[in-house]
Amino acid sequence: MNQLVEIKELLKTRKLKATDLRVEVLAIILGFGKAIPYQEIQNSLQNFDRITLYRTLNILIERGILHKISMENNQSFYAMCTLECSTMGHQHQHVHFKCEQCNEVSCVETKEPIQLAIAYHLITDFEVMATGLCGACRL
Amino acid sequence: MNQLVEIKELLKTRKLKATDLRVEVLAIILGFGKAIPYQEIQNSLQNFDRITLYRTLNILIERGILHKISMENNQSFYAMCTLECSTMGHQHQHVHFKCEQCNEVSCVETKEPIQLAIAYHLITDFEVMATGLCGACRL
DNA sequence: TCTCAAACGCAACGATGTTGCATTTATTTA
DNA sequence: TAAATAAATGCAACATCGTTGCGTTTGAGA
Ligand SMILES: [Mn+2]
Ligand SMILES: [Mn+2]
Ligand SMILES: [Zn+2]
Ligand SMILES: [Zn+2]
Repeated sequence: MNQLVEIKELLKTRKLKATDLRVEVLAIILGFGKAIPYQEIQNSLQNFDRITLYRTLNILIERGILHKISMENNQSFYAMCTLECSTMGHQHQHVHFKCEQCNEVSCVETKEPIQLAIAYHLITDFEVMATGLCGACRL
Repeated sequence: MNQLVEIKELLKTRKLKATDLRVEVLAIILGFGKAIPYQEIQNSLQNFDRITLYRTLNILIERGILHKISMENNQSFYAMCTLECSTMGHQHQHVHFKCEQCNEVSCVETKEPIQLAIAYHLITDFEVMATGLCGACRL
């Protein structure tokens, strides 16, 4: 089963029409592998409507297909969700890592689950953005 | 020693002129207590130039007086730095917490230092954004 | 008070977010 | 396969914020 069919099936399970832009965007993101900058998505599309792309990304996030990563400089990255995410919500355990050398952003697992406690506060969720050197750049 | 004098002294230690806007902005942020949304800064100023405010916030960050917090929706918050921060750089150990009830964002200390390790990666820095209920809203 | 680097204020441009609405289309159903 | 329709698109329109250049103003030390 090729990627195109897989993408269309994924959209169907989330009750979304398989429109051209949605399929294209998902193919681009899947092909990119790591987290993709918003700009990179735009650059990879030939003809597209900015507003439609905006709504496309939003609904893909809403349905648990993508998640968005906001960087410190307010740049946005997008990445595929894992199987645990669905229309009901997102369930991410991983952290986001930005390599200072190659500037790639990726979703990575930690060696140990992160323990986080704050006095008097009830923590329901948290996300971690780490920076440093990725495996390739560290060599 | 009143706040105004303190602000001017702080600016002096960082080799910055004590201009009206800088003093006003710092007074606003100090008065707000918790992390302040960018909009709130604008709303608290009567007459101001947008570009000057932009450069003001940037240089206050650059000199280790403020730090910026980028929220998931790309909204920016600003908060005072701690004493460890200087012109040489920022040294933050704390995490950022957003209360889902009152929507306040604040800098808080964790009960235990956070341990973070990722296979094959070298982590030089990381930041944590937690959500949940703050002490006041939890009661 | 004088001096001048620093900071300001404005123009100008660009990127992205967001909503409304008329038109088009993907998918279901007859 | 054609019809029906909810969903999605495309465009206008508006807003916020980021960013740079440049001539003018000003804070702070001499
Ligand atoms: Mn991720
Ligand atoms: Mn902080
Ligand atoms: Zn790298
Ligand atoms: Zn609260």
